[in-house]
Amino acid sequence: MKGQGFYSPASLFKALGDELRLCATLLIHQQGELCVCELMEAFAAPQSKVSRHLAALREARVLSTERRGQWVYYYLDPELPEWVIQTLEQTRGNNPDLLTGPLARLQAMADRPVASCS
Amino acid sequence: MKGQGFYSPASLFKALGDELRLCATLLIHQQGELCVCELMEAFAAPQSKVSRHLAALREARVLSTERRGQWVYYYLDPELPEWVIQTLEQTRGNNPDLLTGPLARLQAMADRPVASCS
DNA sequence: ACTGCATATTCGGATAAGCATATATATTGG
DNA sequence: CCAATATATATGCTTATCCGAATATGCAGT
Repeated sequence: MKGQGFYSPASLFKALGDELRLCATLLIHQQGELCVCELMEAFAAPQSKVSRHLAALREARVLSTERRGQWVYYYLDPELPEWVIQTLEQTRGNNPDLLTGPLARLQAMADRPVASCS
Repeated sequence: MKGQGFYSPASLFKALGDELRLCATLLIHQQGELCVCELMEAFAAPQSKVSRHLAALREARVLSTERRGQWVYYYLDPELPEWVIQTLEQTRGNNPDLLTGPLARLQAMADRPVASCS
């Protein structure tokens, strides 16, 4: 449908122009990678909502996915331009409150999928 | 109506998530200030379209305005957080092509209003 | 068959464009 | 100075398109 998916700065900002999408991106960047069920928990949001917003971020080439076992992990697209990553880091650094709630819920989550050993 | 007008990062990104709004913001930042008719020329866009997008940027507290004589000048909101300005500068620095067309049309504009009041 | 995730559908609300009009200021003629 | 007009910008209205939420369903991996 929309299959163009090229990196225009405006479309990148548009993809980040939603609180759930922005915070999910920041949290994923901070954590390295997260699967959908972890993000559901972190944002206390229903699965379809999380999944749809993640799909939008993947369409915008902000995130990539990788399936491992029964989980699909989301992480920053490795092709993401450096200036975008710096923008994300500045956004997070200057708005630490954005992640406090989600991070707390994520860490309080029981039965987190395997990725975090030790 | 929408009168909240608070600086949430997501709403800032949303305001910049449109090519005309983003480029107008970058051009205004580069030039210091511009009036609506200069932006119409730079972006080859009808007046009502430009005016509405500028209103959206003002609502999002990205821009401020000042009327001087018959012209209304738009410039970056002085309260804009520093990290947002840095983001704008990185965006412009890493995407110089965004402004080449608009800048050329702006400079080719005849009868540009004089920015000096007095 | 069950779990984790994606997506189709429906629908209501937001957003955008275009046109016409309203408002504010400047200018010109009487 | 006042009226008439022109210029610069804002805004109401209509219509079209997009977007988000919710629910339900499909599908891959175990």
